[in-house]
Amino acid sequence: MNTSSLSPSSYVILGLLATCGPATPYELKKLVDGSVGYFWSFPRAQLYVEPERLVSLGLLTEQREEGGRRRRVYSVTDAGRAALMAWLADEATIAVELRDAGLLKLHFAGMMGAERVARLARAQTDLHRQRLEEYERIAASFASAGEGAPRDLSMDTLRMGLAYERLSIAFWEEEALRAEEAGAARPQSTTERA
Amino acid sequence: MNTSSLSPSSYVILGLLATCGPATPYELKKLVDGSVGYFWSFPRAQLYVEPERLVSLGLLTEQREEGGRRRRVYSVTDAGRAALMAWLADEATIAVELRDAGLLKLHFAGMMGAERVARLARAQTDLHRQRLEEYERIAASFASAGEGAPRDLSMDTLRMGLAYERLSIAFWEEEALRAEEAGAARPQSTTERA
DNA sequence: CCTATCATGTAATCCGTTACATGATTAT
DNA sequence: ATAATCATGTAACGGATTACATGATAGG
Repeated sequence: MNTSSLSPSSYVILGLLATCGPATPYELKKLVDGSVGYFWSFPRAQLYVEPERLVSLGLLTEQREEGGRRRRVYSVTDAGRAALMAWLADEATIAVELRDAGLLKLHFAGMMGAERVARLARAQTDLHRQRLEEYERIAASFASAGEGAPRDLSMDTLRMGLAYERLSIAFWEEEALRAEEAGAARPQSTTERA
Repeated sequence: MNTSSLSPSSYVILGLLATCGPATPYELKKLVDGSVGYFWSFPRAQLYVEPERLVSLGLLTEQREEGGRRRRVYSVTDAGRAALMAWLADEATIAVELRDAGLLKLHFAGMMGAERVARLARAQTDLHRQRLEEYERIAASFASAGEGAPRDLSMDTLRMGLAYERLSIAFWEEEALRAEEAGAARPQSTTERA
């Protein structure tokens, strides 16, 4: 069983099916959007293609409805559950990178005028504020929901999400300030270091 | 000019060539490793393939050395510089996601025993501690280096990196604690919710 | 009944990665 | 010379994204 070919997205599917029971791609999409989607999203099409692969690996089974829409319903097999558990149990270091295009722009932003940098920083601040609000809304809805499973860890990941967004807001706000200062001190031309 | 086909990695190449002058793929690799690589890495092969595409788009020019190794030296064209500036100036919201496989595991870790969760958390803590040390080393070397360009923003991105690693360490440490508590309170079997 | 929307799939493409393979310098 | 390492490329593959295209159901 070639389990080395499984990507994190594969495990999202395996995990959701294992915890929430059999589902169609469409239902999976709704599950993703309501949980992991906020920090591990992927396009809808993947939810139609990827399960096929998992079936061919023996990790899922596919059943088609008889009537009407004849849609595919996927369930995890024992092998699938095993693969999921193996992945979960494997604490080998996983490279994490702050892969943020905004930071990347900032890195090269020295080529631009300070005013531009400030704008970028403000836009990023807004973005993270929005995101924070979303997370807070979800957190609120979590608080009211009852506990499921042994210990519900989705609140934990959300806590990290909240903390990260707050950090980002603080960072970009300071960045905007710095840029404005720099701009005021030396109102540079638009072609500096062109 | 189809600039919509440029990925962030393309802009890394454009940006480095624009700020550091003409370079070969190998030199680019060293530049990446010494700067953006710490938060936007990609494999070496990309540095041989991607520039070709950028040449075909008219954003770079390629010159081959005459003697010996005949290696390719790339330089940005005016069009390339323009594309870079356009990207930098475009503050359209850029989706950022905390795409961290460790968090993903944590999200589904409820299926495992608390002991396993604690292990995961400890492994992640170590990982981020290492990362933090690296960043601190780089920061130290930055402090001694002289200022370049109008305002050197690479220190700014590094500040965010440092803050993010510290946050991650704090998060995973707490997570380890919680898991240990849960484990002590209810030393669960290995097959809970199997 | 017909239309809007909900739902479902497929095909083509592309970027990034891994693996393979070789050429040039340097040092001993 | 020759080994070791530095440097340079290419080919194949695969997951992810976009774009395309159609089927079913509910509501007016």
